[in-house]
Amino acid sequence: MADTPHPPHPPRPPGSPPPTSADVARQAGVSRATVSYVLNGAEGSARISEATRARVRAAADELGYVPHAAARALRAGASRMVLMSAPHVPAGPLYARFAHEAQSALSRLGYTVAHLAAGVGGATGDVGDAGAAGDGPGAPADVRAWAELRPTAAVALPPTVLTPADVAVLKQAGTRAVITVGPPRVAGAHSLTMDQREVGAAAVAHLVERGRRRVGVVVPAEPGLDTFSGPRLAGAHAAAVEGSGGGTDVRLRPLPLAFTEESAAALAARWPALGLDGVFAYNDEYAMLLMRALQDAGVRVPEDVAVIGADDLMLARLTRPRLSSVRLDRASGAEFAAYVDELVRSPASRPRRRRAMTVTVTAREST
Amino acid sequence: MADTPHPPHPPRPPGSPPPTSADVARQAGVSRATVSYVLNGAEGSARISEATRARVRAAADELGYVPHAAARALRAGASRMVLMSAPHVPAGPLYARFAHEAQSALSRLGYTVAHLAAGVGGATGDVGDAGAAGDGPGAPADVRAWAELRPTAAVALPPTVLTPADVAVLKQAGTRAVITVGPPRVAGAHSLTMDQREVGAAAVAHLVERGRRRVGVVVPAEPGLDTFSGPRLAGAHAAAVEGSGGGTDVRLRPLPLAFTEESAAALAARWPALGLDGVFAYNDEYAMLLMRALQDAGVRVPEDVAVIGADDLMLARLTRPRLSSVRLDRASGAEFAAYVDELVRSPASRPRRRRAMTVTVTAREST
DNA sequence: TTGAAAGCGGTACCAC
DNA sequence: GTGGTACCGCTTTCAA
Repeated sequence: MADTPHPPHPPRPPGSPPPTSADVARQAGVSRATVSYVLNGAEGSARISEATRARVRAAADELGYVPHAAARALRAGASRMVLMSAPHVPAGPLYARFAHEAQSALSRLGYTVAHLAAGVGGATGDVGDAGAAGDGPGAPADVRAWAELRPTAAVALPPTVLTPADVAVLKQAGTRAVITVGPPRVAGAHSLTMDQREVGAAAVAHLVERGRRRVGVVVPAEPGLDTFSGPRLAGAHAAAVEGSGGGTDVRLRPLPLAFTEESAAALAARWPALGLDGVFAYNDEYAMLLMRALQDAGVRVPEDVAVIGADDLMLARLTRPRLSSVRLDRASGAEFAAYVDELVRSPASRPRRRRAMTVTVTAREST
Repeated sequence: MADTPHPPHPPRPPGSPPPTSADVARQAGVSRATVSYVLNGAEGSARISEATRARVRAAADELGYVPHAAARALRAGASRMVLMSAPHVPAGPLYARFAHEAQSALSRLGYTVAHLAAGVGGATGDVGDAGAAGDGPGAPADVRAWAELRPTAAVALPPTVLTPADVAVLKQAGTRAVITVGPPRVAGAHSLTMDQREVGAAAVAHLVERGRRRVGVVVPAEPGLDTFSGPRLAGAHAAAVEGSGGGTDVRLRPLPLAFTEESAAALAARWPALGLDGVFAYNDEYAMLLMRALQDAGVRVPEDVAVIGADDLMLARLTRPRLSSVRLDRASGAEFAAYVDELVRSPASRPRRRRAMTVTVTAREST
C-alpha cells in the first residue's frame, strides 16, 4: 500500500541468530568498543570521528541490531527495571489509570516498567485453581522470579502482599527500593499506605450523619477481595463506635453478597427482616447490584434505606437515584514515579510510609 | 509476632552485592560447576553425591542465593519470557480476565510473563502527550525495548498495534512467536483475529431485525478507542447494507459522543431532530450513559428508540430497561497459552490467523 | 582516534 | 563424582 520509508530490514535467514555488536563492528570495519561508544553516545569517553560514527550507525541499522538487555544488565550490574505486580482480579478504572500514569512517568525517567504476575507458587499452598476468580486471597508474590530479574525497584500493588521474608529476598538480590502499596505494613519495605479502613469509616460516618443507625455492610463473597473488604468492614466498625453515644447506638451488620443477581435478590428478599436503614455496599458495583434488587423487592432508596458505594464510578452516577459514593483519590502516578525514583537514588533512607490516598464522600441521591 | 520458620536470611550488610554461584561454591567448598548441577537438578549430566548436594543447598539457602536471570539468559541464548503489551486505556473485565488466564496458563507452561507498556516513542510521531487519556490512537509499541529483552514470544494486545517493521525487528531479535490480538492483520505475525466489525454488524442486524431502520452508531470521542470504534462502525455499515432492500433502506448515522454526562445530554437534546429509532452505542458503558440521558430528555426506550451496547457487562443488566448487548466471547486464556506455546516450539510454521472471538447478541428489554 | 582485553554470572562440555 | 574452563554479548579501562 503506502511505500515503506525504510524497507523493514533485509529479510535475513529466519534461523540466524540475532546480530551482535561484534557483527556491527565487523560490518563497519571497526572494533566492538567503537560500536559501543557510538551507539551509547558516551560523551565522556572518546571522540569518534563523524565518518566512523556514520559507518557504525549505518551498519547497525542495516543489520537491524538491537542490543541485548541481559548482557548489558549483566555487565552493568543493574538493570533500571521496575517490577510491579499485575492485578489478578479485574482491576477498576482507578487502578488502571494509576498504573498507566506511573508506568509512563517512570519510563520518562528512564526505567523499564514491567508488570509481573504474582505467581501461583508461594507460601500459601492453594493447590489447583478451581475458582475462576483469582489465585486466592491476598496472593503471595513469587518473589524468586522477581529477584532473578534483579530489578532496580519492586512495587507490590494490592492485592499482592509481600512478607518480610519476600522483602529480604528482593533486597538481597540488589533491589534498591521495595515498595508496597496498600494496607499492610511490611517490615523493611517502603510503603504507600492506602488504608482501606478509611473507606469504610467514611461511608458509615456519612450514613450516620444522614441519621441512619442500623447499617448493613456488604462483604463480597468473591475470593481475592478480602484484602479490601476486611479493612473496609473494620473501618466501618470503627465509625460505628465513633458515631454511637448520645443515646442511640449505631448497629452494624455484615452482609455477605456474591456478585450475581440471584445473590442480590436473595438478600433483598430477607431485607425487611434485617431492619436496616442504611447500607455501605463495599463498592459502586455491588451497590448498583444491590440497589436494583432492593428496588425490585419494593424497598425504596433512599427513603427506606440509604445506599452508598465506593470508587465513584462514572456508571454509578447514572442510576436512579444517583448513587452516593466514597471517592478515593490516589496519589497521581507521576508523584508515585518520583517517589520510586527518589528511593532508587538513595536506598539508604529508612523505610517510610506515605499516604497514597485521600478519601471523600460524594453525596448524591441515594443517601 | 508469629515465629518465622526461616529467619529470613542472616541480615547481610545491605551494601554488599547479591551472592553469586561462586559465593555458594566457596561456602560449600565445591566448584561453581557443581553448584550449577545441584541447583538445576540436571540429571543427565552428572551424579553428585547426596552429601554434596545437601551442602550446596544449605549454602545457597543460607546465603539467600538467587540466580541471575540475565546471566542465565545470556548463556542460554533464550529467555523463556513472554512479553505482552499492557493496556493503556482502562481495560474492561473481559480483557482483564483473559489476560490473567493467559498469564497463569503460560506460567504453568514454564514461561515468565511480563506486561510491558507499549512505550510512547514509535512510528507515529505524536509529540508530547497533552491529553491525559492515552498515548494516542492505536499506540505504537516501543518494540526496541521489547526486542532488547529477547523475549521468546511477544504478544500485542489491543489497542497496541504492530507494524510489519516492528514484527521484523522482533523476529530479528530472536523472538520465536510474534502474535497480534485484534483487528489488523500484520505481515509476518501470527494473529488472533478479533474482528470488531462483527460486533457492529451483529448489533445493527439485531436492530434491523427488531424493525428499526434509522440507526445511530455512537462513536466515542475519546482517543485510543479508534482501534475499536472504527471497525465497529464499518461493520455496522456492512450490516445496514445487508439489511437494506425489500423496499425499505436502513439508514446509518454516526454519533460522536464523549464519555461525560454533558456530552450525552447534548446528544439527547437534539435527539428528536435526528429521527432515529435505534442506536448501537459502541459498548455498554456508552449505552448506559446515553440511555440515561435519553430518558431524562423524555425519550422512551425501547418504544421510541431501541438501544444496544456491547460487552455484556454485568452492570448493564441492571439498568431499566435492562440493556441488550453484543456479547464477545474470547478464546480462553488457556487456549491462547497453548497456542503461544505451540508457536514457540515450532516457529517455522507459516503465520496463521485464528478466530479469537465469537459474537452473540443478548437481547434484553432495551431493544 | 581507535583497539585489545578483562570481566559481569551461569552453564555445560570434557577431563580427571 | 567433581573441577577446570570456554563461552554468551556488552561495557570500559588502558594502551597504542
